Amino acid sequence: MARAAETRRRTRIQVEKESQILAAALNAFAQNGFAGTTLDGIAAGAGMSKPNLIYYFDSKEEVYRAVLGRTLETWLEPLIALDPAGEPLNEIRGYIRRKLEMSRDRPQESRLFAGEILAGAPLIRDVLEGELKDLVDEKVAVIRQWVADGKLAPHDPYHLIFAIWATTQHYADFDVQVRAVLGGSVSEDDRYKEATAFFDTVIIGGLTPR
Amino acid sequence: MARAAETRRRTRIQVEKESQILAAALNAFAQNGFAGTTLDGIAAGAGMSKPNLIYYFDSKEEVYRAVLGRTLETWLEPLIALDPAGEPLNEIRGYIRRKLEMSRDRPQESRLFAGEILAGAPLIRDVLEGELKDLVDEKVAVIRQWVADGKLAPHDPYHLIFAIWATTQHYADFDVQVRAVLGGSVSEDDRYKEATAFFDTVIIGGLTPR
DNA sequence: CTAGTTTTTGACCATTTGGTCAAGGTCACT
DNA sequence: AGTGACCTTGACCAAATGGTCAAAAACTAG
Repeated sequence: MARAAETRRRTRIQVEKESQILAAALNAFAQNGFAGTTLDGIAAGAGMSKPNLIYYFDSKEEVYRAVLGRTLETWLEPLIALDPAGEPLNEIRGYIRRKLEMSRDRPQESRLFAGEILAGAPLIRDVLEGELKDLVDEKVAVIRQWVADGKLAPHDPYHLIFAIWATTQHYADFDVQVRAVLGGSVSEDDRYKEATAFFDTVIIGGLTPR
Repeated sequence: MARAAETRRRTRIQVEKESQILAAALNAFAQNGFAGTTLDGIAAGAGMSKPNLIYYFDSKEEVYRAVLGRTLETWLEPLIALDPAGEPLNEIRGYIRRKLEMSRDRPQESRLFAGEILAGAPLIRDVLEGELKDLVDEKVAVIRQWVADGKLAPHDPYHLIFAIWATTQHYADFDVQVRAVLGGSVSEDDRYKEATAFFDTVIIGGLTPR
């Protein structure tokens, strides 16, 4: 059987080709969504024939699962890194910064994720309700404590986290719109600097106890 | 020729059927994206045969264009209603409220729009760069004046508007995720109340001059 | 070098899907 | 009721697409 990632050790070629496929697939799925992406398209992007692609992954859905799974891993990191022992406003600021960097440096992953959620998260519903929810619950408790200690202005941490997700990912997911509105004059670098400054003023400002 | 919306006056049946089609198409496109939606699916949703659908709209893309165009109209209203003569913090608060209500009451439209942008806005690039940009530029000038008058804390209004779009639409576009994280316990009504309260604290708080 | 394994692909197939067409049914107006 | 325009659809078509298969090419271990 052609199952590549099985018990047997992976060959050099397998490692290389699978990596090429996942890279091409990420671009394709992020740009066109699951339904809008063709195996031929991914194969072309990966520089191989469609049967060759299907030799490494049994089906289109399996390619999608693989690239989505890989994305999910890195997706949780920024929130995990929120340190309960740190200085509250600094931790929030750091979290926003990390999320914003991710939008800037890995926009395709962001769009892939957005597409999956928009479609109703058919493949990762359980991750959202399990791993993600648990992680968020944990961090919400931390933030609640910070609020109780008077280190942050009173607010609902769930919605703070939603707001951080929404605003930071917006720059990747709605990139076209952001560019259109800002016009060609603003460079990507400036955009992210402005965004950082904005969050520092408004979000952090809004969270600062008075 | 079958062109329905031409010079000739539209018949009663045309009005009815086109409305049914657009409603079904909105659901289909919002749920499955352009590529993931089939004419048969829309036709079934509208309670008619595929050839009958194609009698009213010449192609799948034209159906999509129609439903997207209709959505765009209502999409700009909340920002248009931002009143330069109003009290700044109140105007911002009102804008947030209107956008949030739209997310709650017209989530399908929000998702349709999100899908189009995510895909690179192939059909509405020009609207974004034209109508939308002009409107935003105009309101940004208003907000800048408010800042200059010391009525709002200094900030970049472009990013304020992005933040408002992102956070409010998040509740429609990423609904599945929001639900998953909050768990079944929180009703839709409560969710929107909490969100409103959050924005009042953090965004409005962050914009209040000190 | 050789044998066995892994990798690669052209040709092919079944299904789905956007769209056509001709024929029949329905509606509105006189 | 009659007639012309409007509406509806079953049957059909061509293209696109997910996936198969057998046979050839390339690689690896001994």
